[in-house]
Amino acid sequence: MPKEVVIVNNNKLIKLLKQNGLSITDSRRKILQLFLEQDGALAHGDIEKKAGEKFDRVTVYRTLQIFVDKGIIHTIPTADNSIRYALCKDECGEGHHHDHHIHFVCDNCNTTYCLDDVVTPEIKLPKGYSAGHVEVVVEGVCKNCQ
Amino acid sequence: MPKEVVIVNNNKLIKLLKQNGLSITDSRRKILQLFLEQDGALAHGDIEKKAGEKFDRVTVYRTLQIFVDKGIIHTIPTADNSIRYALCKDECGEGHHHDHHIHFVCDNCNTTYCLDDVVTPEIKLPKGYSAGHVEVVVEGVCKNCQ
DNA sequence: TATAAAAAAGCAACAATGTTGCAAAAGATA
DNA sequence: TATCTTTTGCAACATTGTTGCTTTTTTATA
Repeated sequence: MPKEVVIVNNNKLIKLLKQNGLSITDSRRKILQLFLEQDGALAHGDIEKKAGEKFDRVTVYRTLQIFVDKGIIHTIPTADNSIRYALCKDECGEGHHHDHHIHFVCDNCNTTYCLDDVVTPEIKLPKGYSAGHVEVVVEGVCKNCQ
Repeated sequence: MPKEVVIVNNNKLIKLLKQNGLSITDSRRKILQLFLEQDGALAHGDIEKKAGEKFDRVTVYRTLQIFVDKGIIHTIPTADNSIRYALCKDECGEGHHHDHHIHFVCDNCNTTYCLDDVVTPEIKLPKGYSAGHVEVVVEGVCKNCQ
């Protein structure tokens, strides 16, 4: 029985899934592939458009959820009620995300980038507050839209 | 005809609405009052629960939208797809928000605070990117939950 | 490789959230 | 108070997200 979905980068994909104790299914390969061949982040809607013709909407939700749980992707907060997702670096794992980079959203093309080389700054909080994770989102014009 | 909605701080409310060229209506007074008597930020859902018994859902949406447009409140991005709203400082106005403070979300009580005294840090971006607004959200434990 | 057990996907139904057009009501103005 | 303008509420709809259950696929094992 021939596979219906053509997968590039098959080895990397499968390795990444296996590393995280996930079974190899078409939807997981397809959705992970989208992230691997993508520079910026993806909103749920993007993924549903690109992968959803082949997979049920519920499957996309569950797949993204499990990828976040396993530390394969992370979420990026936005001001427009549409969570973006992007691949995590290798240090992330189940139960603990280590994303200390900042995020950049382009005003023009609306692409969201992980700026992996820009670390989140130290924030001095008022007395009584203790900091956990710090999330920085910069909005501006990206390298392709200048 | 007696007013049904009891409004505290009536003068301040009305002044704020008039300053922004808005007509004085029950729903605007009620929703603005919620923000004035509130320490943290409010999600749309919160507002709908507190004000929505008296006002239509659509009215709440439209009122929040117009408050944002006029620079009376601003939005705070979160990672859980629920935009929070908080009062702006005086410098904000129609078409230009000037919120350089950071936001804090408590892990425990889930309250969102505007830390008005903590300014957003300078972020050095990679070549090719130009920064507009910088949004910082710190997640941790707040003063009331330590 | 065939089979059984476990995991995931698909489906249907539903809940919550957000949007639009239009008629009715309330507010502003003279 | 009368009139014009703005806002509200309603209804209908679109989109987004969730849940339970059955079928299919994957994995483990003989």
